Amino acid sequence: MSIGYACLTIGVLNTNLKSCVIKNVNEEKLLDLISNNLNSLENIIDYNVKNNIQLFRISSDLIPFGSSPANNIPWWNIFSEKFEQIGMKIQESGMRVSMHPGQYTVLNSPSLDVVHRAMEDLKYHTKVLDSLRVGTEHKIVLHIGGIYNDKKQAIDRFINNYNDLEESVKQRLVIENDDKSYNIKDVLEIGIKLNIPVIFDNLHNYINSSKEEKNQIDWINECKKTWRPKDGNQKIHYSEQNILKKTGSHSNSIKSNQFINFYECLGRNDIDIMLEVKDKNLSAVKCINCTSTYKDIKALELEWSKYKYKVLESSPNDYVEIRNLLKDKNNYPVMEFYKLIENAMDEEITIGNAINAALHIWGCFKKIASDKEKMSFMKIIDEYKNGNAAISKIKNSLWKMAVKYEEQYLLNSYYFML
DNA sequence: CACCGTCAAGTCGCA
DNA sequence: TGCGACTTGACGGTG
Repeated sequence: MSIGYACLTIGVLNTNLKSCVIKNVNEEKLLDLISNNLNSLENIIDYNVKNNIQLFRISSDLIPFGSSPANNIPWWNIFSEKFEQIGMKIQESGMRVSMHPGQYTVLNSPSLDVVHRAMEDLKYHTKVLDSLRVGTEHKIVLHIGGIYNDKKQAIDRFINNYNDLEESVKQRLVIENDDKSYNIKDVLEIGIKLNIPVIFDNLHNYINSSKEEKNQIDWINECKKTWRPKDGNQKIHYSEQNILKKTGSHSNSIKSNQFINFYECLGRNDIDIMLEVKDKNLSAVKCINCTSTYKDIKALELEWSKYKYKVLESSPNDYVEIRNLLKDKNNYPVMEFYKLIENAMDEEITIGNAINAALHIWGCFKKIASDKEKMSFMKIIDEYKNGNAAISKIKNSLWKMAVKYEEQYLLNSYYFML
């Protein structure tokens, strides 16, 4: 069982993906962007290895305009060494990667032009994974597409166009149920017909369920049959609804108790779970810790070192409770720990608590800061107190201090990222 | 340096 | 027939 996250990281330095608008594209610009993005990808992979995250979705934005005529540089040649180096790290660590073209890659469109571009886009995604030299268990996930007033015909177009794809693309392509057009029953029928694997997405299934009354575990077990040995373990997508936003919006963080409930219902380990959630790697680490058989409180202490100032800012009560919870070093109170973190994160941040946390962090610099820095910081605090500055101004100021004085503990803190 | 409109994509609902 | 909403993070121009 591997648990992973998609595309971006929170709180990991030098992992940002750059892009540009299409009118500004030129060769020099593209080389610069791609070089930056491959470095970022390598840093993400390094982070994943270090944190025992074995599943990761590579962003389609890795190569800007990767499937567009706007980008005609042979990036796979120019950067072949870099790709191979990253690919080695992926394989040596046993990580599994994937890619997922967006909602605008539509293979079953009635427009030949749209289909052509979808095929080009799938080729691009294949080229990225091939350049990494990773095997066919590293997949490209696609939705079926639109309906166009005739679902049966639309499905036939998908099947025909799939058959026209290059073999290297077919080897990696898997299909997923979506939130409005093709439910899991539809996608399973297509997957069985084409003999390709099907990804079950729990939130899409909840929003757009099949008329056939089947619980999600039964659907997951049905999907398992479509995964052949060369495809690797079955993969599913797991996400939770953000109750403050419209139907289908992903939650900020995975709720540990909901996830564990789902995980226990699965009742098996031969399955990989891709989390789709705003806080990305944070939820991945959380779910990995919640399901770990290696129960060492050190894992929670490491987590606490990153969360603590954010928790202090959100809820001083939960802060104290967590400190007490972690006192017994022979225990592994993982569910209680994350429950308290989640409680804290749901709290509204008050001005008093925000200042308290900021001053607490300021304590790290009390002895080393110059008089000028002290004056400047206290002035910002006053401005914030009087409603003349945003909290971000305080945080930016503290962040700059952390960078300047190389306070590694603070540089890793989610206080600055969440 | 903070802020916010724009971008890039295809589909679908609505006038 | 054509236009706006939908979605997302980053760009890029403005103040």
